[in-house]
Amino acid sequence: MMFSTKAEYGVRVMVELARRGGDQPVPLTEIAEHEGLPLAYLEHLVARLRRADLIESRRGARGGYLLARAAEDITMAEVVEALEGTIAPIECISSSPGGGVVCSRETDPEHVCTTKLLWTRVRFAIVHTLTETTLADLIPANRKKPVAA
Amino acid sequence: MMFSTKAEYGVRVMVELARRGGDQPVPLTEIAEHEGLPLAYLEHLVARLRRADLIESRRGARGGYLLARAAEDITMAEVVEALEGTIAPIECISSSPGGGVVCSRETDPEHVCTTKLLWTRVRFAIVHTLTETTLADLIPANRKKPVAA
DNA sequence: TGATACCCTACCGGCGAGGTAGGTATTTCG
DNA sequence: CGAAATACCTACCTCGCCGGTAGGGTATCA
Repeated sequence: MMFSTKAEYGVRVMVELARRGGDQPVPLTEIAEHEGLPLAYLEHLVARLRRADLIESRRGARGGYLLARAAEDITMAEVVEALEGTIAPIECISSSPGGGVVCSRETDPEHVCTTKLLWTRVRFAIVHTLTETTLADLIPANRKKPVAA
Repeated sequence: MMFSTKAEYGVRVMVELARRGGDQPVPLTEIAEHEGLPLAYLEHLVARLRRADLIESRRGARGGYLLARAAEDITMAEVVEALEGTIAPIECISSSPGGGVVCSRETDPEHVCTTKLLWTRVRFAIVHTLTETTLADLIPANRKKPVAA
């Protein structure tokens, strides 16, 4: 197993918000009930999504959450990263500030980490697919906004 | 984080066995020392690798482990799966006996799981790269068996 | 026969995932 | 103006499993 339920639940919330995509905020209670997930736990997840500027919130009665952007402009890489933290297949592999890939085991410059190539490839594959998939790709066609003709 | 150190350490062991690729068994103590990893823990991991028929063992003095096949014929998908178990990005997604992808949340046939598409893509990306990469791809060129000329 | 190594089972501590609880702040509605 | 509805925050709890240890077999070689 790889991603926790944070990613699973959080993605569900995002999809649900996209499905109802309007200017009316959707209260979290509705989503929790619809998906059969514990409300109190979802609150933690939406907090992460909000801090990442993926959703907006309206407090008070008739309040709730809305997408911060159009579903087409939200990549699943953003969503998953907001929920799970940095995407890395194993602990020692992460992206450096410079954009490259660093391996924490590679302290000795002379001793190149032989397994780095593998985990780099895996990481790229995951990030690539997550980036190529937008939130709009996940909402059922029958609910999709008809795009001209 | 996604894979545990089981995959990390296990892959290192496999690479080390491939590097020394010969008919002389390599004792685990040497690998543990070379990689700076706890021997007792590695024993658990190699047990998994052996049960998956990826390595062979010679007991007794001058014993150790050898690759069961040529490094070119061992895919990293086999290795990782032996170490970590079934590869699934999240709990509800796994491969069915028929080869397809099943989602455990999809009990109601009328209610299609909207997030299934995403996790299916991610899973495919991971399995694909792991399958395309062989153990031979990870051994440094300078240690590689010179292939004619 | 002793040293070397694989092999098996059992155990354990820490940590994070998954979830609960309770309170506070803010907005709408009657 | 209340009261209901909702977001928001902090603290806490429980349980499984990861990473690792311990200790004893059993096979093989010198």
